[in-house]
Amino acid sequence: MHSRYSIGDLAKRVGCNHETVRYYERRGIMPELARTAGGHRVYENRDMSRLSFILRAREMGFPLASVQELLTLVDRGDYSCGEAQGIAAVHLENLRKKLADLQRLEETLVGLVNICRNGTKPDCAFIQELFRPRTP
Amino acid sequence: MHSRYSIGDLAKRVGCNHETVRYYERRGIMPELARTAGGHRVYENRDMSRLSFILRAREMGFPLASVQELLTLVDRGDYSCGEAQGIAAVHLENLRKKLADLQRLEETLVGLVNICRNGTKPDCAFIQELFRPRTP
DNA sequence: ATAAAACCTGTGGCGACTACAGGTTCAAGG
DNA sequence: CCTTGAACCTGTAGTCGCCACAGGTTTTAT
Repeated sequence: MHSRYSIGDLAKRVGCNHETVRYYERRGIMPELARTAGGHRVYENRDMSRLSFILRAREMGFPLASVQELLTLVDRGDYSCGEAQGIAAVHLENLRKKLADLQRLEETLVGLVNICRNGTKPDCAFIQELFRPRTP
Repeated sequence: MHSRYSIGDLAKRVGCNHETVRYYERRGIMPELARTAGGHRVYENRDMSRLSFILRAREMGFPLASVQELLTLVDRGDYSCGEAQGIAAVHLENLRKKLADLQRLEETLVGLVNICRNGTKPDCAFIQELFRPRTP
């Protein structure tokens, strides 16, 4: 069974840019691996799994630092659900904060834009609002 | 009435970092202005207004490029509500997209974390899930 | 054997700042 | 008037997660 890929093949298979793979290697999240005589990277199935994992975690919004933590658990082999869930819990909390921020922002913005519906008058009330000193 | 501030005073009054003010100047969003004989920046009230405007628009989540557009309208003097609202509408739409993305993400993540509640077993189902190939 | 595709390294860019380093100027107190 | 120390100046590099070159080498297919 074949399991040796060039960086281009790997990237195509998992659906990411090959520069991204190199970036992950520089960041130490993908391993430095075997090379051909000429210096080309040679990937195997386990590398593809790892890359998939990273990309999927990224899709979930985990920052690379957290992905790295998760992979450290995996690499260690012996971890508990609790450890992984702890990392996820932190991320979830941040996510919810961001979500709440955006929701408040959306409301505020809608309010601001609705101040002036008549689309012709100069000296727009919305602009005026932005000029009002902020209350910190 | 006095209206001449050093960059430090200005920053303190509007509540931002003085490096931020310099950054806005480099970006061309704050004007290059009068200097003392020794080269120190001298700000006036109108500069403070402008800076306030920028910061408030940033709080609303407008990217600097949009803030710049808004200020161009203001500088032009003669603009309609519609123009300003157009810029805001684009921003609002982006905001809502981001919001929807985050909401979907949150749901997915909650689902993923809840796969394994028992916090002790190794080979966490959540981790396993992340290893599953993504469906693009 | 040659040509083209894919690879290599290194660097710079994005957005919106922040944080130095190393030097100059200003303001207040004596 | 002089000194001290705070505040200012410029320029550069770092953050995050990539992407996009440039200029050179290796692999692959014909």
